[in-house]
Amino acid sequence: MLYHPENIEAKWRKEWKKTGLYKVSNHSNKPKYYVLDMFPYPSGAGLHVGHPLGYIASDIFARYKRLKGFNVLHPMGYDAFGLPAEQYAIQTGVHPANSTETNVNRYREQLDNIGFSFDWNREVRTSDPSYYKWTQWIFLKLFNHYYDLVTQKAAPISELIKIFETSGNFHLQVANSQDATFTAEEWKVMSDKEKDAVLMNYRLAYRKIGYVNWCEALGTVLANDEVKDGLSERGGYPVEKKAMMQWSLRITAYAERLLADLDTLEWTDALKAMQRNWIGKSEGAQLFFEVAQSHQKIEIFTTRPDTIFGSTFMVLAPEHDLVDILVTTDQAETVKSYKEYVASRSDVDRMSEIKEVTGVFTGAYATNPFTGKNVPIWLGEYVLKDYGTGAIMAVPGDDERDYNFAKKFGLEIIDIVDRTDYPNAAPHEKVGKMINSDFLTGMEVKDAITAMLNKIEERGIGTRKTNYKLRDANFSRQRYWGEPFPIMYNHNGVAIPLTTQQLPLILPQLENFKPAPGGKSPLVRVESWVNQFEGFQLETDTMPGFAGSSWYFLRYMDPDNKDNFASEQALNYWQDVDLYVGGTEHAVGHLMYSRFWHKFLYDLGYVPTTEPFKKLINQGMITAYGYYADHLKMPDGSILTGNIKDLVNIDEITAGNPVRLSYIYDYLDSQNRITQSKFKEYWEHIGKDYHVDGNLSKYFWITEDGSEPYFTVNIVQEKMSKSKFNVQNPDEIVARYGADCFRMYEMFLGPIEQSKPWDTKGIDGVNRFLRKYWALYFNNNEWSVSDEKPTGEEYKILHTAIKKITDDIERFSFNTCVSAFMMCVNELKRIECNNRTILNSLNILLAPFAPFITEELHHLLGNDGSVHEAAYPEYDEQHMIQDAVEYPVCVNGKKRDVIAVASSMTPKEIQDYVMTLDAVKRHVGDKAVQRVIVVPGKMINLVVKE
RNA sequence: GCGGGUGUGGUGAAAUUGGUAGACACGCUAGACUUAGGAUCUAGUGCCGCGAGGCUUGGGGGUUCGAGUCCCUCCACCCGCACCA
Repeated sequence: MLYHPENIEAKWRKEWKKTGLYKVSNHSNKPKYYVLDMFPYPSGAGLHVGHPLGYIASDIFARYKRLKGFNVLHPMGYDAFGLPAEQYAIQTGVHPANSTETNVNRYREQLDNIGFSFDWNREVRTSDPSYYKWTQWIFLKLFNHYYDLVTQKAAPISELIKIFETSGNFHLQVANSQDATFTAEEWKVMSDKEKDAVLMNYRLAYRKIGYVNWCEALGTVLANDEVKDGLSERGGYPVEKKAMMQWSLRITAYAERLLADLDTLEWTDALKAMQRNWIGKSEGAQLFFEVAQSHQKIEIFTTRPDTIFGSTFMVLAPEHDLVDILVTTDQAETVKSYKEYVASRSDVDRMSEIKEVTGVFTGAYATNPFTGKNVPIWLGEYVLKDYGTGAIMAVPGDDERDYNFAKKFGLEIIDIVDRTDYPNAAPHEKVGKMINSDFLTGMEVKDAITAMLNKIEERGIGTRKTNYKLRDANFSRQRYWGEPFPIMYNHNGVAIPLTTQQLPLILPQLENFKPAPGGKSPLVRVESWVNQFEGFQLETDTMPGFAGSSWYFLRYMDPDNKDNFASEQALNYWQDVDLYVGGTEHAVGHLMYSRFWHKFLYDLGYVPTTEPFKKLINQGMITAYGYYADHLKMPDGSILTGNIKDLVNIDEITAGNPVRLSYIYDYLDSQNRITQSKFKEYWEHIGKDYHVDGNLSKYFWITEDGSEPYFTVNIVQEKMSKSKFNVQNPDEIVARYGADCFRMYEMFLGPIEQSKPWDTKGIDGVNRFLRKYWALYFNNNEWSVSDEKPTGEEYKILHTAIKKITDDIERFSFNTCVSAFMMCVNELKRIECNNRTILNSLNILLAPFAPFITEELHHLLGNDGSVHEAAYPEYDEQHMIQDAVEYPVCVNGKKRDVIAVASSMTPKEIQDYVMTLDAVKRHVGDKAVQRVIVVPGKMINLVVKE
């Protein structure tokens, strides 16, 4: 019987479906284990070989845990709301729900092909009303809560209202964006509209003015990555910042907990570092500079209060609220045009462009609270509205950016830190001795900071403050294909939440998906939907992609629940995700928002854990090789560049990019060169696909020795993408080699967290392994398995494999597992082992990696039930005892010989024996042996003095 | 600039606590079988050298009996953040 994966795999795929092998129950005596993959956005391009890498790893781990006796939750679903489907709808009129459905079906087919052990009964789609009902429900909870900084917990907004009614908002320690204070009396006489505006400054989901990338020509709002150099990526039209009323989530309230709890997680240091960076905690002082001849005060935040004596001017963000109030009449024109200039610049430009200092003087002055001097107030684009208070006290003597600004505009510079004791310190390090600083002079920077903070608080002009870089997330999208906000507005524009009974608020049918005038969501046009609740108008913005993905892992626990997002029983049983596998591209956004929502739900008592993802592994990207001809010689001696798509008309190629030569690998020689005749073959092959025509001889180097002209192809690693013609579909690999082979080959490629190029050249090795493994059970294609008692050697080979593979699975080193299987099979083959006991155990060991072939052999071996429900083989050390040990013999650390000695020999006996070896004598010569080091079981080293 | 990561044969890689560098594969070379299929099997394969031997984990230096692994320093590439007060 020959190994035919296509038959075996089709058979078991069907059988498993029939028996519901991978169905998981929420009721079990077994310990739970939750293995989760980041669910995919179902794009029109389908899966390529890079996507399943993480899924295969997690599937192996899930199957392993099942064999080890755990009740394993291993679900899959779809992040089904998203911009591409909407874009596609605008272009083609196909409803996003329909294109998403098509794409989901294709994904499902591709996933099924690979043999994953997902429990598809638990599938979730974020765009399904029965799912987004609960996304809306969580949103309403956020809307109806504020954050108490004293208890470090979310609390109902109704309690806050009670506080307002009794004592206004004085002395409140809560997360907020409220500037003004008010008394209980003042609160009571406020109109509904005013109250609504105040409460927005406390709610965890709230409305505020936010800035969006507005493109007038396209009549739409663009995402950051759709804007390049201040122009829209599509069309190249100008993009400007536009103020719009937007929903936001007050994630900043949770900054401290998001930071502190990182320590409890088993994530990589790199990932934790990224999150810490993003949260960006800094401690310093908040204080005020009074504006001269005015009642205004400018609030600033500084981490270096010690440098106040060197603050000779202030810089405000051009968008700062006070700018228009402060500006003097003679500077008004200058300031206005500068503000226009800054508005025209995208965030990316403003931050990443080569440092060219820009700024204007407002004409106004503020008073330095310590020197008492009047300092000029400037505007500069290097100060950001959203960071800190949007204003800084500039200290050109100790800050590089302030220094450059002062230099450019001829402002006063005072040295306040003497760094001569720290010649190697970086400019931003907080070290040195204070000079020219009144009472601080002579202090070390660290002491000066403390002294100044005390002084500031003593004088009552400011307070100690912790600042976070983390910003509240913009939660509004002017789009159709997202969750509708369960919010309506009354005639006063006051936001009224829908009730739970009114959820889900379902998206209406739509035919025209183009944005409505003013950059509004196309939902505005569906008046019957907007006005469905009499006297009220529904919010027409929708939620962003990260809404649905911030809690989907909880829904898997109880996906069909109609009364709750998941039952208490399910949540208490599954608790949290034990292992989460996904790409680094979600390192910050998705993981941060999920943690935030989870902590919020924890505060409300809905989930039993404070963190959603205990352990996290980032799989690397699978890249493709790109083949480029970047030195093609033209007749005039210039270098030819261009893109392969341009080769449709060869004479139109222009300088710009290297020429991409897709699928050229098979035509290259060992030095990656291609000769003229080989290129013609390639050309004809490509020509069929791309209708390329033209005279090629002009691109070849002419060789001097008369051999065939050639050029050299440059090989690089690049992302897989449709536009690069380098996408590899897993279906093709599975069709040719089988899913077992595909799975093992992806693991064999290298460490899971490393990115690596896809290359099918090595797949034959894994294919041969599976055939060899199959062949162990057969003799001349006849089933041939022996029932004898295994020999010591057979046991030893098996248990070596059990130990190595089990250890390696536990540390997610799947590539070395595959090697270990290969070695084991090579060894068993060498001694012609066909022993049932051995093969049966090995088969279970291999089952997580190659679920199909092992299931087939499990049944051929006469076992009942599935191999995937068998018991994992126990490692038994007694089979590993060996009577002889091999030792490398080194002289001065260099290996000179290898000896085998009885394991009973003492170090002394080994030493004496070693001295008699020829190789040792040769290398020791007349010199004296100073020391002999015997590391038991490892090696022997002779130290010889020269 | 800051933070994180990577660098080992022709290629993908292994070496888990400082202990035989290159396991396991791909490729390549030679041979066997087969009247050619891109099948299978055997042997060889880091580099230099006929050989003894020498050299070798991005470069340089150090600690150690012993360093891919630890320390210092420099270089290259990748990822994330970035005028962060």
